[in-house]
Amino acid sequence: MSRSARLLDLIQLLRRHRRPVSGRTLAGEMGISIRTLYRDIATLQGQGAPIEGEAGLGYVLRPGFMLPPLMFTDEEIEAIVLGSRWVAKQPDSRLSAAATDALAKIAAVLPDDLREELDASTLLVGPAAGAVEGIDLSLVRQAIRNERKLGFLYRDAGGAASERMVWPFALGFFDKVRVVVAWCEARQDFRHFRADRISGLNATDVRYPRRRQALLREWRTTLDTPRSPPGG
Amino acid sequence: MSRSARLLDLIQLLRRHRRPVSGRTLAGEMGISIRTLYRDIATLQGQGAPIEGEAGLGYVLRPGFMLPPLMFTDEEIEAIVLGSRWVAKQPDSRLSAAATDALAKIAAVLPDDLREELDASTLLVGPAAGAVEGIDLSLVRQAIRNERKLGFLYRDAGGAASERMVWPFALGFFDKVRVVVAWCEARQDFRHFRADRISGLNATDVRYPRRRQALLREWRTTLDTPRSPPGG
DNA sequence: AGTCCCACTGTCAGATTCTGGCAGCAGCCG
DNA sequence: CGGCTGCTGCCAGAATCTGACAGTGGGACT
Repeated sequence: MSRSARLLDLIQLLRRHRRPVSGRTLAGEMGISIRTLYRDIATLQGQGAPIEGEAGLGYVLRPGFMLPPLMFTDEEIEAIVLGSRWVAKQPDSRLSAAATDALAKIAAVLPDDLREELDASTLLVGPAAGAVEGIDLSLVRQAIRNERKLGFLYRDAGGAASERMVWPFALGFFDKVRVVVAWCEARQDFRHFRADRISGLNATDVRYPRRRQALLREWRTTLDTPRSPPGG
Repeated sequence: MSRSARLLDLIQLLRRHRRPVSGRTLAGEMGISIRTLYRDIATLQGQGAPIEGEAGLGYVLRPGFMLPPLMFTDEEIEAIVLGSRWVAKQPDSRLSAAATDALAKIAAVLPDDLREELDASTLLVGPAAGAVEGIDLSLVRQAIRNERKLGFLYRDAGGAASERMVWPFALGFFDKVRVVVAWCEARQDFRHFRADRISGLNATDVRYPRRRQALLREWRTTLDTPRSPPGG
């Protein structure tokens, strides 16, 4: 096995462990010596991998995605840049910053001429139109990722307000509004909540009893009836 | 210099040449032997780089972007996925396909669990609203990339139609419309053309006499007056 | 046809790099 | 303190890479 392949294997191995793992264990599972493992870890860290080692504990990989060398066509990179620019204009400030960071990371590793081409890319995105939410959408995304219950006050189309406790599992981006898709505990059914009508967001630590992907799948089947599907 | 670094250098070296280059020349510029160059080329091809060699001619790199190993945070990859999904819903069919392809390429190199997470990603994009153009936007993007003149029939807001020959250098994506930004030969000034009002597109082979990036820069300065800037 | 240039492959000795084991230092914990 | 761990320097053997040579086959030009 070549060294570069082994480095990718090591990343994946680290990903599988959530608790800190000792270098000795990792070396054992990889079939290499501890000394080599330390060298590999150092190499990966040098490539930007967020691996943290602490004496007496072991190694942890902060969550993230490691992409191996990848080749994109002109149009594919145009699509990625345009898409990231669109995200960067969205009102969700953390996601917007993440899109900007991702573009900066890509630009950082490009040779000068390509970076210039990327910076001066000719696909532009207009300013995000539509309502601005009063809530922090990053809290909603976090609740979705961690499968936590979410409480809030909802003002429906008629103007009536109600307290809700929901299991959020998706976030829809439409032209003008963001929509939280969730299982509503009170109604015992799937519900869509326009983000601009949500207030008093309460991101709880309570895990909801279903898997996010299962909820998503189930919700999709309910869309086969001719309601307009937000798609994915 | 490590081998992996040399491989990236080789890619960049190939990028700088537009005409086919002989292996002997490349080896000379890299400071390595021809034999090693052949081995490096083979390695790069194995990693997916579109390098083509033909006996009697030399090597050519089909245009594209080679990204070295890269680390993204959860939120950054969420942003890229969401953005690409948005692009995939745009009416420009080629760009849309490119976005889908880019996501597929990323998914292909991910370990199973991450790929599943990406597929079942919970940020959804609503259907693209707004007018559908009758023209092929990929022709416009191609004209922009290659700095070619573009002819078409334009029907302005008042309904009056006119023949135009323009130097396109940017494409703006707004909520409902796509806008071609170009230098208009008839008006001798920058003009914006809504794509849904363009018909009879004529993508010429005539290169226009200015650099696209210079036009873009110049156009941006005209936006410092308080017109609303489409931004970038 | 003949010639030149070129991509591409096999082989092999020498240069280079990688690897594993050892020793040693420092930080954390019970 | 002792046990566990991360981390570094060192060095000999293993593995890999490199350069040189020889040879094959394809395309282009004369």
